[in-house]
Amino acid sequence: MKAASTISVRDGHAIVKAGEFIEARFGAGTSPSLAARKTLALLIAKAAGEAWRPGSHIIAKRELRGTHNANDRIQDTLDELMDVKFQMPSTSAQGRAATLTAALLAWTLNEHAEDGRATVEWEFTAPARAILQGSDYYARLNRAALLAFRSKYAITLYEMGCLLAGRRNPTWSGTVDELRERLGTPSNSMPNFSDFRRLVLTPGKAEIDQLAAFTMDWLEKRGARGKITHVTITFTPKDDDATNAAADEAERHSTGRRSRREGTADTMVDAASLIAVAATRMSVSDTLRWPADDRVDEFKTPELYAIGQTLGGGHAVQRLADQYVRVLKDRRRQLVGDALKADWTKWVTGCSAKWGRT
DNA sequence: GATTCATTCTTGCTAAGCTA
DNA sequence: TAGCTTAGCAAGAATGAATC
Repeated sequence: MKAASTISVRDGHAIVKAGEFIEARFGAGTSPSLAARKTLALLIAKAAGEAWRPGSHIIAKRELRGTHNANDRIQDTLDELMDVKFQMPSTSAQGRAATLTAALLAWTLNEHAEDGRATVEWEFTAPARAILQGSDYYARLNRAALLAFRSKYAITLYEMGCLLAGRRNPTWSGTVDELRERLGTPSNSMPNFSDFRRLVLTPGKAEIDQLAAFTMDWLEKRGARGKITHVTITFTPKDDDATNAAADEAERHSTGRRSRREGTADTMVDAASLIAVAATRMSVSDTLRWPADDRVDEFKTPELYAIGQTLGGGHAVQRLADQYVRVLKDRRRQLVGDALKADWTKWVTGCSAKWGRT
């Protein structure tokens, strides 16, 4: 543990995590949030070579809150981590195969102060310390890349990749249920593999291919009735240029990262311009159709729908519709103002004619 | 081999909530 | 506030097993 953590202390860009923790499954019913997964990695990195010792560790709140400028979410994340349990193969006192289930954190102490010196104190549980002490294989995670991920499942896939990418056989194979347990996917969500692929594997691959020093691919194996039963994930190391590009991207601001990944930054500007032009063509009578709850459905024109489909399907349509509503609201205010101004001018003109005054 | 039926997948969409 | 992720729903398509 000491030898492994020396790496992270030396360069400051790496987080060293015991292989057992990466290969452990999350306890039944637990699916840590994105913030919780990042915070856990930071706590392990902070404890470094002393993590296995009994006793507390301390980290400054400013190190935990990331780019968010307040500490208001730290307590919620700590509460969530207190409920996180991990499971791994073990043996019972009788020497028989068993499953070990244990919590990670024994307790946390969150200072009420909000200044720059405010800290969080915590202690790992005895089972967690035993794993850290006895582990002889580790994954070296890139701190910037880890903090840049936006999908909670991408983080766990990235940790798996860091553990496997340098090996002779950098693959993980297992059933769909085993993969769901490894990633901490709630058992009652995404019952169809198509949803699991669309919301877990595809976004995870997109982020890993952009931010990690390796790429991710997977193969699906079908069983009876065409149902997908097994998955094999392969993590392939990138060459030097691609690795440097990934490191640069991880250091850049997150704004525009998805656009850079998908190459859609320019088309979004054009779409917004088209919406603004379409909105200015509204008549006064159009504003009378404005629904009380501002729902966009009645304003989803075929042109808007076509633009959204071109840019990326349902989500793009929704974003454009939201933008369309904002433009329409501005247009409505302008139209109402113009109508009032016209009425006022007409009334004043009538008064002048009637009473002979200006 | 054709048909029926049940299951699963694909696609499109919406809503809630989180983050910068 | 805008952009995004996560999650769920619905309709239709695709697939495989059972039956005739």
